[in-house]
Amino acid sequence: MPQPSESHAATIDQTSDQQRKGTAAGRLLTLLHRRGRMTRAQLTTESGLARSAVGTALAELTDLGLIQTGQAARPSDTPMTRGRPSPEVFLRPDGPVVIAVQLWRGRFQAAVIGLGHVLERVHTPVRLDGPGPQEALDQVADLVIRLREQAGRACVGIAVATPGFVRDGRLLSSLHLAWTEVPLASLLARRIPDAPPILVGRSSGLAALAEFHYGAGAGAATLLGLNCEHLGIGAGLITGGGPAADAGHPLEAGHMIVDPSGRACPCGATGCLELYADGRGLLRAAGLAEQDALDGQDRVRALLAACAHGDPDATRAVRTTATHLATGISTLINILSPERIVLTGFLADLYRASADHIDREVTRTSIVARTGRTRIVTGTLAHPVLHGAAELAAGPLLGDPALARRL
Amino acid sequence: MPQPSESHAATIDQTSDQQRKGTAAGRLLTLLHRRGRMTRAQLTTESGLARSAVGTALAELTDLGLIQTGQAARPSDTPMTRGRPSPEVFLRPDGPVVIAVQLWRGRFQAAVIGLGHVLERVHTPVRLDGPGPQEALDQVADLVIRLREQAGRACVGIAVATPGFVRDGRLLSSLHLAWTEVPLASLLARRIPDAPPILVGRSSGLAALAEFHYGAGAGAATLLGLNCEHLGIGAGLITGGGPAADAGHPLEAGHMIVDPSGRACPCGATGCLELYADGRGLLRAAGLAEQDALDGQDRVRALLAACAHGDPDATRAVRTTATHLATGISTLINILSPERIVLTGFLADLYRASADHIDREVTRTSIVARTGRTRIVTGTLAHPVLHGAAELAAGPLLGDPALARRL
DNA sequence: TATATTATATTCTGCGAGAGAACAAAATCC
DNA sequence: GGATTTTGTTCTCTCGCAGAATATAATATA
Repeated sequence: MPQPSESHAATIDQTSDQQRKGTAAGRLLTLLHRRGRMTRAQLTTESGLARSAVGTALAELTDLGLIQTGQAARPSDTPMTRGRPSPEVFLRPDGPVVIAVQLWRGRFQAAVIGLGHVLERVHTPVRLDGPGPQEALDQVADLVIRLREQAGRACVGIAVATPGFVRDGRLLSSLHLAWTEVPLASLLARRIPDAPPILVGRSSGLAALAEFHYGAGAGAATLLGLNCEHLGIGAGLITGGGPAADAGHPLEAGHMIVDPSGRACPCGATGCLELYADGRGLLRAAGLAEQDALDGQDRVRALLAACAHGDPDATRAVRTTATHLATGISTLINILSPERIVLTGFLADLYRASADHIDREVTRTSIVARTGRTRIVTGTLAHPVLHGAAELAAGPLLGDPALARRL
Repeated sequence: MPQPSESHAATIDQTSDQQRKGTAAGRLLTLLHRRGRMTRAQLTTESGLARSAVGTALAELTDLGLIQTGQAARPSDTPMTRGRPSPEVFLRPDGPVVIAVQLWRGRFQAAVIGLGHVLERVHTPVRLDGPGPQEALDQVADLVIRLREQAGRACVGIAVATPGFVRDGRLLSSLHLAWTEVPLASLLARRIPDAPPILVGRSSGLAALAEFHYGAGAGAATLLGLNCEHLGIGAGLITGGGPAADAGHPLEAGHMIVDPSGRACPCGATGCLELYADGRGLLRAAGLAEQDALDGQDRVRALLAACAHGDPDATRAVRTTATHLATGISTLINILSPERIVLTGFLADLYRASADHIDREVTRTSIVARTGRTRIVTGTLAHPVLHGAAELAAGPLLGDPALARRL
């Protein structure tokens, strides 16, 4: 009998996580950033590097002022072990920060986030004055500058999360904000004196990234995040330990056409998913109109509460909306087959209200789902989009810690 | 004014193509395989390697019996240049081959393909005797063994292209073949004495790969292939110079749900795209039933011909089918926004019959398409699936030419 | 308390892959 | 025939890390 031949399809990189990219120092910094304080010995095994390499890389990181070494964390950690104790290594609490910004229609929010995804400070959402990007970015820049001063620590990056289709720091189109062709990164850079690198990402993509690293995505090899902040639905795809070719994938999941003979969508198509499965969709299913988005969010909460208390009309509306979501999820699974789907925002609420129904519908209507690999879960982070933006902003530093030298 | 800050989203690897992976020898072998004979000087610039590295790598490849060096190709090539002439390097015509197999419902086909994507020999499609995978694979193995003997050259890999959802050499589900959970690679390995590595891929993914490298995809950074061989529709996504996380993406584009209140699909859902937009869909739109697939293909050809001659009924059917295809394409663009979409098989015929209508519909219904990046084209290869399978089978050797040493 | 044991940190050597400079070779141009 | 140009070859250097050898700091045991 012949030896069992290799039987893998295409390129399967079994490299766990994003380990393989970046320098040794970058990998260790990333480990500390993602997983928190560890002993040197743990870092050695987790990184897969040789002890010698860990030694030099940690020396470099210490030199850069990014990490520090504490006492051997023995007594509390593992009370009875022998051998030379391994000192714990951790990120310096006065290390660099990033500033994360999230845009919605008519509002925005910003946060200062340190390495180690430590939320230092979240600013409460601010109402945008004008409808156009210029006025909005004036306000954003003001807040960013203020937060940066208040932080009193080096700011190594700024990231802006926005709904819509983004490429190379430009917002190409966002129905949601009603902006098109806005070079967000450069407009913001112009307003911020001596700005660090400014990166721009899609809100939903960043939410998926944050849930992948720090939330409900732990351990998944591929993850699809579906996010809805009342209006519109977006997605984010994670493969190979990071965003999947994010530069090119708008993942406008809300504009999947699920009913070509259905309602007209402002995007030009008819029957887009988000007309049926976002917050407005639920209100519409319940026969309610809405005045504005914030008003709508209250009504949605009320509807979900009524459903939880068994109100039949509310339950019917939730079920209808959930069915539409299931249809969208089935199509997405048939195309992408992620190991896990993480629902955030309104979609998480909707799923919690109707999980069995959605699971059943997805299983029934997706042949790929029936291979049993995809698990649907709800997100666990309070601010997935902000944390995702922080991750984006911290990316360059994690890849090459030497950037910290230029403060 | 502050210096213009970097403004790129996420991880943008500007590394052109797949250049960066593999050893120096692998990169050069890949270049020769993809682009054909070149001078050493060209190889140096194209690969980005230093002259010294090219020298040693080419020596290694010559040593392995994979390439050979001809006379300085001066007189014919660039008649009047000065300087030392650069000899041309090319793949040895007696170098290793791969065997590519394509499965359809009830039929299969195989080919011997040399490095440099030279089709040495295509076997005409064979009818499968039994309905089950065991009998089918007996037949496939017989043909592969025969082709391998006839080739008289080292066979470094076998690849099987199949419709359906594939992972790790296993066919997880294929409505099309009506097979589930078939470990194709190992079943085949068991039947072929002393088998080289056997890889399994999705037909549509491989077609996309082949069109990307050798067909209508030249130069595209991201490419989505859509393929239909009369029954069913599949897709393949190329990013970063190769299949995008192919292990995980079934890209069952035919099972996108485009009409939840529509026809029932054997997959369990209702209103799947392929019910409306594959060959059968066209026949149905024309009010025709079909006996079997081969019969149906003739009728499709007749319909398309009638449409070309202006027959109103045929034109109407084609237009209806094309509209459905456009709906599917819009959703795919909204999700993936590939730089290029390459249609192959029946979809290429359908597009040729109705290109303006499809383009117009896609522009109208996809907000992402209106950013103007995606171009829709038809494939140019006669055997995209076979060539894609050959590419898959050659992959390991291209990555590490030293594998040739084990013959 | 002294010694063995264990686990870890540090130092040193080596290696592999490729960059880049220096040099050699083979053509054309004048 | 010599200058010029382009390319191939050889040599040295560096980077980044692996792995072995050695040093260190704790616990376990006598």
